[in-house]
Amino acid sequence: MDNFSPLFPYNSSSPTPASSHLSLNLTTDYSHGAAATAYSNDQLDHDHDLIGKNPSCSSDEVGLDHVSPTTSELGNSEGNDMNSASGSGKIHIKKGDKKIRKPKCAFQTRSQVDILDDGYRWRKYGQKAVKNNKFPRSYYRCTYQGCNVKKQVQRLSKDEGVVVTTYEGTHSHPIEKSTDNFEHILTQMQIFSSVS
DNA sequence: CGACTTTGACCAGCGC
DNA sequence: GCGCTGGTCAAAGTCG
Repeated sequence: MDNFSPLFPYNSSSPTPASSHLSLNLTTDYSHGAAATAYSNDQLDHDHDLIGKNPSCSSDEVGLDHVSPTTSELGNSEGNDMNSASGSGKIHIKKGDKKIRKPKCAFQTRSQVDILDDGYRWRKYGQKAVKNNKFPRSYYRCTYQGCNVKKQVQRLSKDEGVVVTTYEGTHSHPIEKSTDNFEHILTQMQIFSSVS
């Protein structure tokens, strides 16, 4: 297996946004030649400029803790995206509502494969061609019931060996399948986090 | 047969 | 206002 599992938000019980302990400056190599770099929300707004910037993951945007879904959305929040539609309409962010962004955390990994096995189960719900990139961006959602975590996976056209994985949201459940490699990565990333 | 992927369409935000 | 782009939906197809 030539996969690499970067860090991702997991909120078991701590009120602290999971990504808060991701404020790391990480560039390291792993057992399969994968290297990871974390990016902040601000940098995520400029995907084309991801490479080469000083990485740090943050939750400076309004986090899950502050998301205030409408009453109807509260009623069926399990397994559904907060912006998802019920019925025929497609609901995105409503007009007049302030744009609420979940904390995002992106990792640049050097890997042969696009799909990084981070131990969670993901369902692909979309794929889009991205401007200035010959590779499409894939959209995944955590399949665990009640977990709204999403991730985007995109390979850089500049460097085909680099995969940028963007995590959005916080896992509300434990990892489904852990791997020694992944735990090793986690340990390293936490070390980096404490140092930087 | 359930879980998952593919893919075209739809919608909102943003820049010009 | 219009067109471009990103993000999402959902039906159809695929796979184990």
